[in-house]
Amino acid sequence: MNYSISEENYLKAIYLLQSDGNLVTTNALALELETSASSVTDMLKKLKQKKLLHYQPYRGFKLSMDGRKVALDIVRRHRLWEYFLSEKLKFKWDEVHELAEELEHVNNKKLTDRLDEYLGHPKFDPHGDPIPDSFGKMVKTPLIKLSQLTENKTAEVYNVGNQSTEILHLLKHHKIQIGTRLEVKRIFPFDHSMEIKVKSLSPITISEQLAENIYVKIL
Amino acid sequence: MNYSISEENYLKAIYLLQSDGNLVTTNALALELETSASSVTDMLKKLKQKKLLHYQPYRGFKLSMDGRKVALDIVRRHRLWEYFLSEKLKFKWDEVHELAEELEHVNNKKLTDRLDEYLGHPKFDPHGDPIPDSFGKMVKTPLIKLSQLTENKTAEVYNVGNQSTEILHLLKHHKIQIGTRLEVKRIFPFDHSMEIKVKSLSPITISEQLAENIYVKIL
DNA sequence: AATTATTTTTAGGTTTGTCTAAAATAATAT
DNA sequence: ATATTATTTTAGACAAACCTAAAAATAATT
Ligand SMILES: [Mn+2]
Ligand SMILES: [Mn+2]
Ligand SMILES: [Mn+2]
Ligand SMILES: [Mn+2]
Repeated sequence: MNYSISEENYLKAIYLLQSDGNLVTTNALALELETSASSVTDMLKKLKQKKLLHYQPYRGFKLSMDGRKVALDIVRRHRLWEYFLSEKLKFKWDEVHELAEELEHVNNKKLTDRLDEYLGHPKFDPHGDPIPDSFGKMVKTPLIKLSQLTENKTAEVYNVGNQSTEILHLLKHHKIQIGTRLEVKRIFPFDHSMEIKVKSLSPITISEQLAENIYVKIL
Repeated sequence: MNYSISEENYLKAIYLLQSDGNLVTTNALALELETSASSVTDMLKKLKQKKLLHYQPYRGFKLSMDGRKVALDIVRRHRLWEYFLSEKLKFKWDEVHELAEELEHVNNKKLTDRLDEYLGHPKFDPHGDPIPDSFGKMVKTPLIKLSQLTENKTAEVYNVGNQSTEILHLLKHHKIQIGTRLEVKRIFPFDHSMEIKVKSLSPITISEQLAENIYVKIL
């Protein structure tokens, strides 16, 4: 019923990695959590024993129903705190993740629900990710990657598929954030880089790698 | 520069126990932290090595200047979160301590300062304890124990010298809280119990033990 | 001052979460 | 099909924070 900070970090990371339902690998999780593969294996055994995980040695793993429920609650707390930090304490959207990474581990249902209420039951965190409600339900928006757009399409930025400070700094430099409207001007076949126009600024060119990590809604 | 949750809990407990500057004993700290005396000794060695403590084996201990500084910062975070929970999330004053006990360990100067600012730089937490500012400074009010009052004196409750849920529940039952005005009607020499009148309610009798733990300002 | 009681420390273990290096298994290439 | 490479697990260790039981130091009594 109550999990350690480490267990919680593992559960959340597995949830995020498996998003589309496929199995997660030991190495992928080790990379995500910046730890060794052997540490991951140790934890997998423990989480399996607690029935939070479906895990066959060497074959990969994914969360059980129970594990998913726990993970969704951690994600809920994480994103609510991010919203609080951004909305109430005026932190920039690239500063909130690191702090929420700690606040998420204060596990108290009444606190979470009161915070949710105080914030007005927000549906999205500052990065555009949906916030699960107390039943684990959340809205899903039909988002596509910026890299999937064709020339002359206009779209609004809704989400970023990667929370590293590196990408957030790059986005800041390009003056791209959640809610930004942009127009695809050209796509260069050689490296699939894109020329885009953000608001009334002069056009900029972004890499395919970056476009792969920006989720938008077509306007 | 960065301490574990356990180290922080020890530092804060030592700070609170030594309040008036005298040495703290191993057993007193073990009692406060609900742990064994041998565990306390282990931690004392570590904190001494980190120069946060003045400690002579068998003789007792107290915080060094550095240790006091760290402890004050933890106390600051604890009391700011208590204020937040009480003021913004509408928690009752007997519910906030337990939650703040966890939130206090999220150690980030910018977060603490932003929270302080967001709350309007409050001077007292919901239990009437002063909140240190970012330099560790706090106001000190000239409070006396309710048990020190004489008959027919009127006073206002400012603080409770004990954060146990037991005392908070008893106070709730007697309808006594921070800010309550009360009048001492009679003091019974046999057991030093006190008859007091709270607002316009009919008089009640409280034990000496309780009166020892209620701090008031004479009106 | 000697004995007894209390307090504190030490000795030796346990659990959790981590690590490196070696062994086992699976995937890929020849 | 075998050999090579990559991935994953196991083996064995370590640090942090806790424990109980025994020993040592201090304090209180007689
Ligand atoms: Mn975390
Ligand atoms: Mn987020
Ligand atoms: Mn605490
Ligand atoms: Mn308090």
